[in-house]
Amino acid sequence: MGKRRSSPDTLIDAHVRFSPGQPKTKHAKKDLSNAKNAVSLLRLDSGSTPPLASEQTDYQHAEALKTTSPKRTSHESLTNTRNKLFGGLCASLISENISRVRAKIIRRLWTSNGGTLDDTAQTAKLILSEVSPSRLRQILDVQQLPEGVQVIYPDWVSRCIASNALLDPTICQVSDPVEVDCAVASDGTLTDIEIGDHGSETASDSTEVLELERVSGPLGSDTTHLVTSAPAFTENMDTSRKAETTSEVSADSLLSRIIHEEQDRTRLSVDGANADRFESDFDVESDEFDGIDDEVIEIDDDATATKPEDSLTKGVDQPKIRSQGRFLCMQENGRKDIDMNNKNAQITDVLEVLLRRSEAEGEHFRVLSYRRAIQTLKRHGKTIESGSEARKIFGIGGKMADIIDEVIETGRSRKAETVPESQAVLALFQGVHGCGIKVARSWYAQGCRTLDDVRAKARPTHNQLLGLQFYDDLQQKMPRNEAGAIGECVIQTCRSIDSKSQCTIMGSYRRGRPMCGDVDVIVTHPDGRSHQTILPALIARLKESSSLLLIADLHLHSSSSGYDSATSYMGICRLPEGAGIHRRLDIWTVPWDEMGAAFLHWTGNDIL
DNA sequence: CGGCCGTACTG
DNA sequence: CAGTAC
DNA sequence: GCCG
Repeated sequence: MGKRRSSPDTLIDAHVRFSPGQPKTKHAKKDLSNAKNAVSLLRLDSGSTPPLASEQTDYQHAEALKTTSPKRTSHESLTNTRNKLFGGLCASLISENISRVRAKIIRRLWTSNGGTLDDTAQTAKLILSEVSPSRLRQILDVQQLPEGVQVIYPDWVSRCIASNALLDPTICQVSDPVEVDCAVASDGTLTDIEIGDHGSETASDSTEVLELERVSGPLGSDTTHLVTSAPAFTENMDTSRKAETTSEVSADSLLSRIIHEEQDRTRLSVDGANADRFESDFDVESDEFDGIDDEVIEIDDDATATKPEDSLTKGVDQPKIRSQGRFLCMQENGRKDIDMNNKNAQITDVLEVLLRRSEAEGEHFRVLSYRRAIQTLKRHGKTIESGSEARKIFGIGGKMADIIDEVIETGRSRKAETVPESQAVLALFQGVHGCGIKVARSWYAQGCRTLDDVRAKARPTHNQLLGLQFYDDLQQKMPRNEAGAIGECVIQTCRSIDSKSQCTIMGSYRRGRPMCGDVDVIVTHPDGRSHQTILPALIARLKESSSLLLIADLHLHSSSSGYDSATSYMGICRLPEGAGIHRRLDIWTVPWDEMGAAFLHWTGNDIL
């Protein structure tokens, strides 16, 4: 069934979009938001794959455009401007199924490239629309569209801009949908979600090929459609065992394939041995989720998304440069490599001082800004020579530009030289699990300056007590094999309860990091409901287990009010043998049909 | 000037 | 409810 | 902190 095929990108998108429709699950939203980041990561990385989400494409071109227009000094821009791309063309944008923001962008793209708009669609020869021709006729209230009018997807516009040419509109022609939607045929089987393996042919994917496929059916092209039909899909998965299995399996294997491919490509250091040892489908396992702060640093620069030969990005000076493109993890030696190639160490060192201060002060967003700026500067292949030069980089604003100027001129920054006396102590305190900025300040205010002071004078909560008790241990990262061993204990124990349950170690372990801050295991179950009840049993059995010692519970997340469906566990554990250092262990339960999103989420973007 | 992920737990 | 962690 |  399903002659329909979708490119990996589409699938991921689809998968992620499915989750929000998913029931009650409290984590759904969280999953989504984070997954979204990861998605963009995955998508953009695969340099060869053209961007499919038209919205994103539009954004990117909008960016590019914005930056091109003010300065048309280069010859290219000049010529561009002369014979504007869409000069003399009149189009009509049908806003149904298009978000306001996106519509605005499309209009801007269109008009700033010489096109004119006629929203009455009376005179327009081109109709930009995300809705089917039949629906379009409804909207326009006509029996028949006038002769010679083309109905095309709006992303034709951005595609044209990307290739700086008027592409044949028929490649983006809107065809009447096969009214089955992506949901389910009457026999209850899935029609559209056949992921199939046409991966091979897309290996060399020319934009055109993919594009044609994309436009050819409702799933790939009409994302809005997708969203609306998602609930039906998931619902059906619950009832149709067969469907749920096939679709999930294919989805999972696709994801894992992508991830594996990525690892191959990037020579991520997943130590060889283990990967095969764990038999779960995905296992490259991982551990933590060190915070969103280390999030992806905007890898979506135009260069990656558009084809290299695109003249659009070439030779045009862009006021705000994003970053160099590609994944950090693609950097052969990861973090070290970046540090070694840091051409702006003098600057980033100073900014790091300021970062530390903001961290200690609990200035969350400022920390975020510094991190972004530092990372961008580190990866900026060129030595920055002035604040104003740095200012052009996305993420670096006036304040930092000033600092950079000062650093360049004087070699130092006065701002970075005054460090509050309290800083070190506040940072120390906040290393205690359960102690944030507020508690840290209060302890400080009570006269505490050391952890012993806290133990003696303050009245820590349960979690904070544990945090104090295991402070030194929890500060340390563990080698990934230890994380793997701990995770494996959890997995085995979980299987001993229900052999069909599926566990995966996520986080930095899964990302292949050599050192992991904690162990993060997600548990799911193909029956779509056992995951809700398995956790208490799992914890109980782990507590009896001698292969992994659960030392303390930070929290046995029992799903909000009443319900006994625990969704997560956070605790402190240690392996019986070995150094006996205590480690943080998190276990999450995830509905089977959200695994795709969960994978994206918990594998995360914590790259550094 | 407001937003910067959003949610669910503890106390 | 604020604070914290993820 | 930065961005819009």
